[in-house]
Amino acid sequence: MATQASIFPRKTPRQRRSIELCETLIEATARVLRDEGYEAANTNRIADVAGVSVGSLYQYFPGKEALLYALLQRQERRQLDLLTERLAPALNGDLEALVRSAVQALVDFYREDPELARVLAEQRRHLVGSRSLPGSERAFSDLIQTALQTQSAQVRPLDVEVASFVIQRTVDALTLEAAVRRPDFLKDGRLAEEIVQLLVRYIGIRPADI
Amino acid sequence: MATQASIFPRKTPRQRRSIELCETLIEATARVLRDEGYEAANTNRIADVAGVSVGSLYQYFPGKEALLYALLQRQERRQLDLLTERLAPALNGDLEALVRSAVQALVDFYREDPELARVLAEQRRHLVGSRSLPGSERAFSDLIQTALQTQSAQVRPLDVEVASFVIQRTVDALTLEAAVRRPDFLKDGRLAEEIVQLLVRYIGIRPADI
DNA sequence: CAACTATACGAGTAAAAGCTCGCATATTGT
DNA sequence: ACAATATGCGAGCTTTTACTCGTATAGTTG
Repeated sequence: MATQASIFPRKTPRQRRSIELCETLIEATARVLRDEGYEAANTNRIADVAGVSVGSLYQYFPGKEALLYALLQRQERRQLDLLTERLAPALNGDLEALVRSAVQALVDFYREDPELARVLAEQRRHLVGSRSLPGSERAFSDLIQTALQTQSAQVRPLDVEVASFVIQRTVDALTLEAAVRRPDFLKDGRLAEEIVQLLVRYIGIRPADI
Repeated sequence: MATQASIFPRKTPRQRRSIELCETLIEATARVLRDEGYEAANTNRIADVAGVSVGSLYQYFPGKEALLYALLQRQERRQLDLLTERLAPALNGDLEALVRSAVQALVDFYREDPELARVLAEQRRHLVGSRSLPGSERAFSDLIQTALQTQSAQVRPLDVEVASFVIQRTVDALTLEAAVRRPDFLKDGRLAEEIVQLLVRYIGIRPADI
């Protein structure tokens, strides 16, 4: 059980079938994580579920961690894409509408597959660990900062570095946690609206009193 | 590697030395997690670090998960104790001071051993999973609700169920994440103050404009 | 102190998981 | 068509890990 700890692919597939094989493996990793949990996610099982030989798996991935890492990257890319897409049309509206779009985008994202999101969140820090920073987090921060700039008239003065940390971690933690533990709060939209209020009051120049 | 999944202690130690042995084991679990990471935390290694035989370990704990669970309980009890202690003197002050005490308590708690806190946070959901709810989370919620009641004059009308979820998850996620990833934000107090503002503006009847 | 019970030990076993390697098949380039 | 290269396979070897059990020591009780 000598463990080879690299996170990065061993070689990149060139032909179409090997590209598909890699995708199948990543998809199988997601399936196993979602349906059978982290403990079950070993290379033998993943290869089996993918309908692929372990040998083939090791041809491209040096071990389990590399698969998880690839899956995590896929997930974060999708998340960022969705957010970017949903934010675009809201950039001309007011601050509250903008924030609402962002919150709703994340709610939708996590509701789509909460179980997978949960397991990946568990592993995220572990995988990223002390290694290089995750690029998507930077991109996320930039997106927030850009969005805030389009609304600068409605935004109070903020230390952008700290504020974008606060905003990013708050939305992400609340939406994920809710999707996993309190789906009822998301179904009727109570929580989503509450998160919007939390953020607007934090960011906005004149929070709407009740 | 037949795995025995129970979370609960196998038997309770009666004599002084066996009680100490159990504590030593839990402490060793913490040490291994902190210094060598989750992967290294197997029963053999933990027993070794504790300077105790594996046989003795299995006398009291049915497996690794039971040790993690015991450690998690210890951690949550300490966290709750600290929070309760710090909140007591602030109950007569104003809302902002109260929130500040709470935030600072958690910041201090996580700064004490961020690495351990990180690994345990990773494992928390996994351990609690679909099993019985963690009592400390309920207690945490109650504490928030009680504290808010003492300040009711300064608190806007809130759906207490949703609001206590939001407050609890927000403070916890932000302080933990900061302790792990942005210790610099905590050192100069910038972030702590920002979290206080976030919450006061959310909870308070008249957020202080800047 | 004698009988009994609790505690401790750690070598050893079985199962699980990681990983390789020799061989077979497919694809590509000439 | 023929080489050259890339891909795919899975039996099986190795290492790690969970866990037991026979034996020895410490503590308790009458």
